[in-house]
Amino acid sequence: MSPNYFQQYQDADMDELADVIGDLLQNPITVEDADHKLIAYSSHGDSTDQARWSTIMGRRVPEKVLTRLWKDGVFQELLTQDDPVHIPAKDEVGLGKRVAIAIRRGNDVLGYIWAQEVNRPITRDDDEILRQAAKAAVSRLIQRQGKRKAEEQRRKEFLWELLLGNHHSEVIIRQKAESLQMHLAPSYLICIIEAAGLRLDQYLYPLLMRDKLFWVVDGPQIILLIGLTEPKKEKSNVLIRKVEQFLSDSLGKLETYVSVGQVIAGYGRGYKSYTEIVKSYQEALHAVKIKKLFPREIAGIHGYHELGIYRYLLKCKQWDEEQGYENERLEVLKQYDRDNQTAMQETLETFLDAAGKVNVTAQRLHIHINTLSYRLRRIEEIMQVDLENMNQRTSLYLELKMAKLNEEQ
Amino acid sequence: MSPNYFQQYQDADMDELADVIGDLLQNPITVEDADHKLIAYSSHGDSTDQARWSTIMGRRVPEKVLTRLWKDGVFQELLTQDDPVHIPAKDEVGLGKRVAIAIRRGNDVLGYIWAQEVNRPITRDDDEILRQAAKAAVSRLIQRQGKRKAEEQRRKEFLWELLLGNHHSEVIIRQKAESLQMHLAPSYLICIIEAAGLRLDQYLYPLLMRDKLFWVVDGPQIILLIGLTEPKKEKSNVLIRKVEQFLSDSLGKLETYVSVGQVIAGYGRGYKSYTEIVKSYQEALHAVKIKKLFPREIAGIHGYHELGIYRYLLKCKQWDEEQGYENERLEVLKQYDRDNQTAMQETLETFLDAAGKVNVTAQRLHIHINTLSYRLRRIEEIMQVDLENMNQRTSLYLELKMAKLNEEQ
DNA sequence: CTGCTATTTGTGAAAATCCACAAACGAACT
DNA sequence: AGTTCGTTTGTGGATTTTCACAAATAGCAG
Repeated sequence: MSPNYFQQYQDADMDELADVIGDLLQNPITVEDADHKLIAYSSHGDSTDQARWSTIMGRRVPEKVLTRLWKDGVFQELLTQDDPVHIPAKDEVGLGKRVAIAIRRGNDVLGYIWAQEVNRPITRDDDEILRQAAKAAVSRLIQRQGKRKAEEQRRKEFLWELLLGNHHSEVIIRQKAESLQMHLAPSYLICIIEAAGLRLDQYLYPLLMRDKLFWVVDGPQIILLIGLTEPKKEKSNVLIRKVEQFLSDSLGKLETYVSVGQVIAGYGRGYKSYTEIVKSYQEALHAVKIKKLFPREIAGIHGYHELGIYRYLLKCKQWDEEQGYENERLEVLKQYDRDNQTAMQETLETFLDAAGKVNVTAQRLHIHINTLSYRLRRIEEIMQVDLENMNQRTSLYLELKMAKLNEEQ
Repeated sequence: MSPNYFQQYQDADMDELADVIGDLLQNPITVEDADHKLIAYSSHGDSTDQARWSTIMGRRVPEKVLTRLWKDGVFQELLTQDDPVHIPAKDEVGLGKRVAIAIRRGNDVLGYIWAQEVNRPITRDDDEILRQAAKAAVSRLIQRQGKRKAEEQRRKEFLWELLLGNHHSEVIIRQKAESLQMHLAPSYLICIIEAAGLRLDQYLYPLLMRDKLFWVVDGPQIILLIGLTEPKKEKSNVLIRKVEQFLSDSLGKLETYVSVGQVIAGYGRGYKSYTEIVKSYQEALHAVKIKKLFPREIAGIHGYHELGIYRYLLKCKQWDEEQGYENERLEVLKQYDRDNQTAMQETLETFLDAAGKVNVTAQRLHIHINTLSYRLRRIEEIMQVDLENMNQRTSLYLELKMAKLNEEQ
């Protein structure tokens, strides 16, 4: 029966606890939370390695160290077992030999304790010390997590305020962000992912963490603030590429759980001023709305700036309704289809979607090219239009898509 | 020296005067105004012909009689000479033999006196009676014309009220129209013709009379209420055809005075309820506005319903401005043109106007077809667009036309 | 059943489009 | 002067489009 090493230190804070562990193991100790942010470290370790030094200075474990440890399966081990993991030195990332253990409550990992092996080797005999240390750290980390949750909550509330346009001063926004420890990227956009019946934040958690995004959940939607961390490039392309990459990752992941088409994503334009976040949000909402209305037409498109005519469609429709404008031409064609059980409207739409290429149209409709040609001639007669005229062709295209808004709902 | 036949009847009204003339010539007399509306007729003519009977019953000379008299050159004679014109019988239109004289002041013809030859022949000896009768009628017709002018004025004011949407009750509109002797057609539309520096009502007077239109003049514009007199056909086509015919006549006439393109015309949709006249007017105004902005694009088009995409263009533009949307793609192309002194934008516009037909485009631009193909490839690279994609092609088309709104003003 | 009409499919030839490649040209730069 | 680059024009051949005409099919009314 081993002694209870930490009984007498129940009132000690995390830093004192690190010192106690360090004394017991005679080696430098570092304590991190689940996100690898530095929580505490033993103070009288005289010698240390590059990795620990960087961690303490940056208040977080360096990215390249984390990447390496993930790659080598160290975290996988830590996440799945209660016992300490002995890690050989990885000189390429400045990491000396050390032992680590996860601080966990039930299945949740709250953080990690790292003991560097520099003054003396750490053997299996020391494992019990680390196990007890991890247990002793739990209550302190839960407290800390509570604080973080509250802070996270305040951040989300602030993001909602921004999304709803409650703030009008850039300066005040930046001040408040600073106070909430939110690092606002110099250029950003709002992206929305929607999937009915899925707790999106849970499924996407790893990706959200990876890209350090701010987000809020609104019913079936998750609303993401995506920014460029490096302000070097001015090109808006970079931001677009980042969000497309993120969507590619997320949708790929989500579509393993729900069928394709059940997941919808859209994003607004990129802005620099955070007073305009409400615009990017509205644009993202618009994009999502349109994607629901025209899933086939703009499959694979997520950006508001890529919507093309569909960006105007709802407005135009609305305007038509306001002034009681009806498209008699299209109505005539529909009536013809009903009367003769033909598919003129479908033919026209396919033809227009194919940008007037007859062979493409004929293929898509599975009809002979001359049948198509005949139908197009009939359509021109029935509707009294000239399909060679770009103005007429374009307005027909718009009207056709507008008409679909009525049909499909 | 012949006697002064009418000296003693200076206070007599027009009907009494007709009786006096009838007594002198021993024949039935009819007096009409310039528009062939019945003004007065002698009462104790016992026998008469079909034409006179119809004129009195209908309070206007029947159309077919007028047509025939125009065709036979009778009116041409009456309009150009002061003397009575002796007219042989025209049995096909129920017109017996008669003599007519114009009532004129200076060059203006105020009306006509008709003397039917039924009781006794009217000879050259009676000409002096008719000459004096015409002279005697002048003052009375001027008075009458004054009244008509006032009534005309009230009609125009009423039309303005309708155009501006001041009336909301169909019943009241019809009552007021009735009281103003305005026969409202069962279906109508508003047409506007505009030509700077031309008194349009003067130039178009014959046409306006021919079609019995109501109209008001507003600066350089004349606003016409065009209706279908025969309510038999329900087809809106008939109305459209009528206005197109009218415009063809009017513009043809006007363009002999001013250069083509200086005259602009547009018309709204057809309606049945006169509470909607304001809509037709607004649509006509919109059509005129668009025709000024895009003279080349919609040359030969006048109807609001034919505007196609141009109907939406201003709204879309306005919306873009409201939400601060800028077309970076197009701007990039323009910049390229400026930098390299190329004509990519023009090329793109011509290509789109030609609905993507390369040979048409190349011809219009006077370039080799391969040059065009090269330019299109470059445009796709520069703008990062896919011209084969109908959505992109259409939105480019819209954006291009919208951009022209900025450039040309 | 028999015309009648609208629709679909087939054939073939002329016209247009697309594509790859090459040559010529002019402006800018070294 | 020579080089480079973007642009224009030319050539030839495969592919697509367009058009006219004919034949087959299906639905419908007398």
